[in-house]
Amino acid sequence: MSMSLSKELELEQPLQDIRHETLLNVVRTATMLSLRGEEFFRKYGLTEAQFNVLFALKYKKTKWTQSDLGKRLVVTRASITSILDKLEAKGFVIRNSVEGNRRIRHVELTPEGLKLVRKIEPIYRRNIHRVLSCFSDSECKQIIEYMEKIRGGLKNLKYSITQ
Amino acid sequence: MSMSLSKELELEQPLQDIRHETLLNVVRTATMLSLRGEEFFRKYGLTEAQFNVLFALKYKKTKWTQSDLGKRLVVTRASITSILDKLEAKGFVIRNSVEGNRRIRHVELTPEGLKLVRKIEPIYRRNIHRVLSCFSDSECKQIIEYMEKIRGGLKNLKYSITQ
DNA sequence: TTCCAATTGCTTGACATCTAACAATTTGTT
DNA sequence: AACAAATTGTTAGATGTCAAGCAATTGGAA
Repeated sequence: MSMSLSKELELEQPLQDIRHETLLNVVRTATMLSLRGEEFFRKYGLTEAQFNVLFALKYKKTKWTQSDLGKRLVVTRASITSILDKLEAKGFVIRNSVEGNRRIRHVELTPEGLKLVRKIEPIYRRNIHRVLSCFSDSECKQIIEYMEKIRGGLKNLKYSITQ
Repeated sequence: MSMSLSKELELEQPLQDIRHETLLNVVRTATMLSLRGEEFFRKYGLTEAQFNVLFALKYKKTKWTQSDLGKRLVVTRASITSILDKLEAKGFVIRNSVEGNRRIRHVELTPEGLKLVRKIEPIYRRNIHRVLSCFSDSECKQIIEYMEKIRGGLKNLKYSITQ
């Protein structure tokens, strides 16, 4: 039983609160993106989260700790531990201990890990471009800006009485 | 150990593929929204998914089957079954059998369910408006449009060679 | 009408994330 | 210097979703 993503129920639900509808749309879209992502990466024996780690490691400029990875990918440290356990078992990453700070580990791609990312990446990119084919670069930039603004807005909640 | 959402790691990662970055931003934002949502709804003994069901039921115009709910919320039928089991056990919804079609069940709010939504809704809305306080109505509409367009783009994958 | 395909809701099993608590370590304050 | 507070990575336990498969039912095509 697999989700029929193509059929989206047209609702007669009134657009009675545009802000609510906005957030719902963002979440709904991300859900669909993730479902498709999982489906895609499964072909390579990876979860989306695992690929995201590999991909992030490929393009990072500095050394990253597990904690850094978690912040980047919006995932708890506990999850990062679990994801890395799997990737390490498959030989795609290594955790290096760091002299000068015995708490942290720097995470790096192994040659095998790099090879895998290089194999998946072009296909992944092609798919992504297909999904966003009807967007111009400036529209993409605008979406990114909007998303950053929403995440910024989330911080408003932090300092408010939410009940 | 809870996610520190306020700190977002600034990356020196080059914006080397704006479309990839776009999708990443949508997913990342939705993740944060969901985390905050769960945190909020837990105060009322609900998960976000459970609230979404109650909320959708409040504003629907026609009778909905479980399958309809799943399509609306982008959740599999298996998950809807599980969510409804919990809501039904708490007395917030009922599944009515439908004469003329013995396969489907129509899902409805109970008075208690309605009462709960009514209690949570204003606080929820206030929070949402706080998050999106820096957006105008037309910006919200634009975001919705963008999200719909992305979901539309996902259909392009369906008919393409993804491997 | 008949029979095959699709739909609906459910169950099961796998899996990924989260929260909470922990030990080890580092940082900061007095 | 000493002690409290914060950070890091891990483990354990709970929970929620998904994929796959099932039985019952419905719908459509021959």
